[in-house]
Amino acid sequence: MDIKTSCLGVLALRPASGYEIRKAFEEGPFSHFAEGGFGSIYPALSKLTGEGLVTFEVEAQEKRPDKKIYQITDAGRATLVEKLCEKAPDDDKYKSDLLFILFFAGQLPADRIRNVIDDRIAFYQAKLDHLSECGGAGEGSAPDLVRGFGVTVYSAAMSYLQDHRQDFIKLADDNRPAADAAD
Amino acid sequence: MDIKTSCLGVLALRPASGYEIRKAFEEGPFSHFAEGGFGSIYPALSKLTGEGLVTFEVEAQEKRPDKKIYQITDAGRATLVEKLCEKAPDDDKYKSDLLFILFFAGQLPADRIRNVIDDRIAFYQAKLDHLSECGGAGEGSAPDLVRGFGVTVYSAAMSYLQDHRQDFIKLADDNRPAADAAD
DNA sequence: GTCCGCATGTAAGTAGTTACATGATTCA
DNA sequence: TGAATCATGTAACTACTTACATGCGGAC
Repeated sequence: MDIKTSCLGVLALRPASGYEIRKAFEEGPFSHFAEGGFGSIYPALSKLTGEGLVTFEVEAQEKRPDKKIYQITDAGRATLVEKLCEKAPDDDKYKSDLLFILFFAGQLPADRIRNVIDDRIAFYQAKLDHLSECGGAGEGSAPDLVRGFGVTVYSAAMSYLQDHRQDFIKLADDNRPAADAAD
Repeated sequence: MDIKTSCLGVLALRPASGYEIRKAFEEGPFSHFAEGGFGSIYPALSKLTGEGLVTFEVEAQEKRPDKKIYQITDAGRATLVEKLCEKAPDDDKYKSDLLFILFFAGQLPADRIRNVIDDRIAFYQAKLDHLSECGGAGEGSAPDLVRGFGVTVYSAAMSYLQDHRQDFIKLADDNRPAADAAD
């Protein structure tokens, strides 16, 4: 999703500063489907302000730069709904680098294969831990159902990697018979 | 994966023209983890040629533009392996637009929710059909194992959507009690 | 007779990322 | 003393995407 819509999405839940929006992308429920650094968030908020989709109030702080608390406007909410109705959700290609790398397992060192698989398993585990922690929106709520999707998909992916870890490693370049190395 | 590496990947399997590389991104086994249009493929091939990672031979054709058949060089193969060893495969965030949309199911019309879910189920089904067709690389081969990953993940995602389709639809904006509409 | 497949490429535009710039506070 | 958190923002760069430009042949 584009950065402006992602910001509107966070602000639809509660007012926030640019800094807090970024935290939401990293830690909150949005971390599973949105991202963006300061370099894109701040310009996005400027544009949204110019378009009247958000407003902000400055909260003075003594020992830090003043904090701008952004709030979504009615026009902003309407725009968010519009975007979510118009946009064709064409992504989700699992066009993952991991699969690209594993496709060439036979040409790569076993250590590399082991590392990418183990790192990914750890990544899935961390995601699953995070998903089980950040419940609390209520059974059957949209956030809860979306969370369930994440759990289902990450679990399936993790199990597959665990089950086939050894198969991939066996394929790796340095496991091929000596005939090959002596070539 | 960046476009240059993706092209090298296709060429590592067989020589091909720019046009054929694009077909590989759309239809072949690469369609599950690589993509790119002509606007990125042709410039990438020029750069790769300049770097000595690929060479090409011109195959004259009478009634069409001459075809350039690109072939990977030894340096190209080495570079591919290097890239696949260096690059941190950090993607796979399931940062999908679908989940973003479903997260806001309560604010959107039921028709929209129904459509995105049904479209996505059809998409998964098409992917699964395609994956089962394009077997043939041999049991336990890298392409086969990668294919298995795709089947596992797509199946899990599809089942989840099928099982929770009604739950999402029930949450939708126009299913809320009249009290809300009369507000 | 119009759209699709084959076949190559360029130019302009978009949407981001990365690095820079600044600076106090708090924790190890 | 050095890193992490809080806090905002700009400028340069990268890497694609989209639209344009050209043109024949065959299928429907």
